[in-house]
Amino acid sequence: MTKKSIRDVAMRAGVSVSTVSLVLNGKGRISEATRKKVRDAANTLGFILDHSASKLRSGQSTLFGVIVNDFSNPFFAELSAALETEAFANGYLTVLANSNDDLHRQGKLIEAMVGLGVGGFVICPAAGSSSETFELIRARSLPYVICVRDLQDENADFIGADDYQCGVFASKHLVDLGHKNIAMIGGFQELATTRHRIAGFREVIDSRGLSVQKELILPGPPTLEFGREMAIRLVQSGQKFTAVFCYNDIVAVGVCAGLRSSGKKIAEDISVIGVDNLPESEAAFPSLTTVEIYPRSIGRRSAEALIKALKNKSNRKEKVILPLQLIARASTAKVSAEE
Amino acid sequence: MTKKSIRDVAMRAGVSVSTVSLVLNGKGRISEATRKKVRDAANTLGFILDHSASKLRSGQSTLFGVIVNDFSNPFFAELSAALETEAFANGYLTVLANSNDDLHRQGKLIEAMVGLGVGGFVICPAAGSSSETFELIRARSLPYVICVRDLQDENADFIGADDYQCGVFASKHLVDLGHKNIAMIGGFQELATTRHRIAGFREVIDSRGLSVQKELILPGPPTLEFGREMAIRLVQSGQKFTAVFCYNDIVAVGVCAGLRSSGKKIAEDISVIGVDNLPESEAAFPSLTTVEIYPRSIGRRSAEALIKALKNKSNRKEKVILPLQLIARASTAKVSAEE
DNA sequence: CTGAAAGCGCTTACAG
DNA sequence: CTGAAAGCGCTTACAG
Repeated sequence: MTKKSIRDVAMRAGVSVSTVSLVLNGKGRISEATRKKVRDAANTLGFILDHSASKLRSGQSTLFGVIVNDFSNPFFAELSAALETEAFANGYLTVLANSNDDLHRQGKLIEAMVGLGVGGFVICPAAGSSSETFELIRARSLPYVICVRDLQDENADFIGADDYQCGVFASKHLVDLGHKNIAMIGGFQELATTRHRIAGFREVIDSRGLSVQKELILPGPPTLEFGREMAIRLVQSGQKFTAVFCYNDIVAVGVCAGLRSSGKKIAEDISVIGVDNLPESEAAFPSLTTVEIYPRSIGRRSAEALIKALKNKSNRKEKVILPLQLIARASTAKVSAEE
Repeated sequence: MTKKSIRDVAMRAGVSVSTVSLVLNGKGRISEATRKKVRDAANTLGFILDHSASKLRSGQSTLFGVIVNDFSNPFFAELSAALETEAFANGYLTVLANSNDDLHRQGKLIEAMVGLGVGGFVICPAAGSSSETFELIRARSLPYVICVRDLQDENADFIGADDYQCGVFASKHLVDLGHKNIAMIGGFQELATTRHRIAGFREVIDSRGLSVQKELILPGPPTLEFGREMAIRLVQSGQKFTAVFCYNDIVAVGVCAGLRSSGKKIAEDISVIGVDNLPESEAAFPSLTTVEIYPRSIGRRSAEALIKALKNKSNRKEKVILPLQLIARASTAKVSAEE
């Protein structure tokens, strides 16, 4: 059971190595009898094709390079898991790494993955990335798919959620409940994701003849802690607000904790809405209103796009904006009459 | 900026390819002047070493194969992220895949990763795995580290949490609060993790002169839904219980939801304890008592163990059982007087 | 329908 | 201290 080469298979099957290679790759016109001999020999020997050698000679790779911001974040964890599943189902393995939203680290990762010989990339660009960030990938003529955060890079496919719509859904829901003073908490301002959500939010507010209050827009890290701190600060500031649109469910959990510790009741006093629809969000108390953005779809579609690019070599780039869904639950309610 | 080979570097630096290779790998005794010439040439050309070629010739790989049950599970997401970070900090890239607790899939993944040329493995074995499951890895003389779920495999390092202690901590906490009728919900029975926790639980119960009630031990999938269902069923059954020791925080969230929907108050009526200490658990309402098992430490230590095995070629296998910590919060309370 | 031969980009004894 | 040459395990024109 030590390592076997294509030569060992050839000897056992009584054919040449070329024939073995051809059979293994389903190429050439080999008689069914020979094919069977080769496959049997390969099986009994426990032969496993050496990808390094194959890649070296053919240039073909069955490896995906995937870089996300941080896959311990549930959203990216789901996305990456779905991506990996789809990739493996199609014969690709996935090298997965975190950029930690660090441009330099992202650059090192790309370089290392290129050296490794990945066939292409799926990348959720680190904050601050631009099209030039991916020069090396283009120089090597490798296909790449950008996901989640749109960079308007014409050289890549893009798969992401409709963040503008996300802002629209969340704010419409709140405005329909009578809220006029709505805070937004979390999300890095340099990300298209954040900007698009804010744009959707503005659109709704404006269209209802209300006005967006700058002091209530609080961008920042998408963390529980940031949500908690901002919620506490907002209450202390005495500014009037009756609802909070959070960057994601984790931020929302923090906001709820902060509000509670400040003596506010969720829904009754302040409505809270998140984004992501984490499994826990439905079972939380009170259950969290949120926007489902289907990270698994984004992951799966990204894998599909890369597979397509790897096979077709067509340079038609596609841009997929996936729909999302508002999930209304108990953390949002009609604005209280007292105001 | 197209692909450059070691030959291009050699020509530009005016030396032979052997010298370039030696410099790049920090081997041989090359004069500082030559080293500089080579490094400069490599930099200006944007040279990236071809890992496939290097691996083919030397047999050395800078790739980790990592297989976990499901890295969209927050525990494994944290573990894998820490593993990847530690690996990359040491010059290794990580191929990460989910076994979905499916033995067959795990086997295919191992085969694919061996073919890819990983230098070694970190595996959290799919339910049902045994030492034989990893024959192929041993046949290729690749080092592997087993994490989280102990298989008593002497050919591998093991890094995991002290699950027995976990059972002890949780049950001691509950017993100290006066609970006598304690349910356990979630966790596959075939996993060492589950069995060890139950063993710790039994130990404490027995040592206090109480007795473990079989009907209250409900193993099963570690999911929110399972927690919810079992909680509801338990209340409906009319069996007496005042506390629930959940397999993890996700199950605990489900249990809390189930209890609430059955008219029970958390802590006041029924105490609930989880395991994992997810970020959300502290901010949940009520905040969740749990056992912190430091998944990041497990991930980091697993990477370290594999790096060591890759470098030293020593066959001294180590077994690391990491300590954990009880985090007492609001979801557990003294048993109510009424009983 | 099948085989012999070249070569992908490296590393590594071996000379010198 | 540095170079020429062999070879890792494949794939791919090219013959036949």
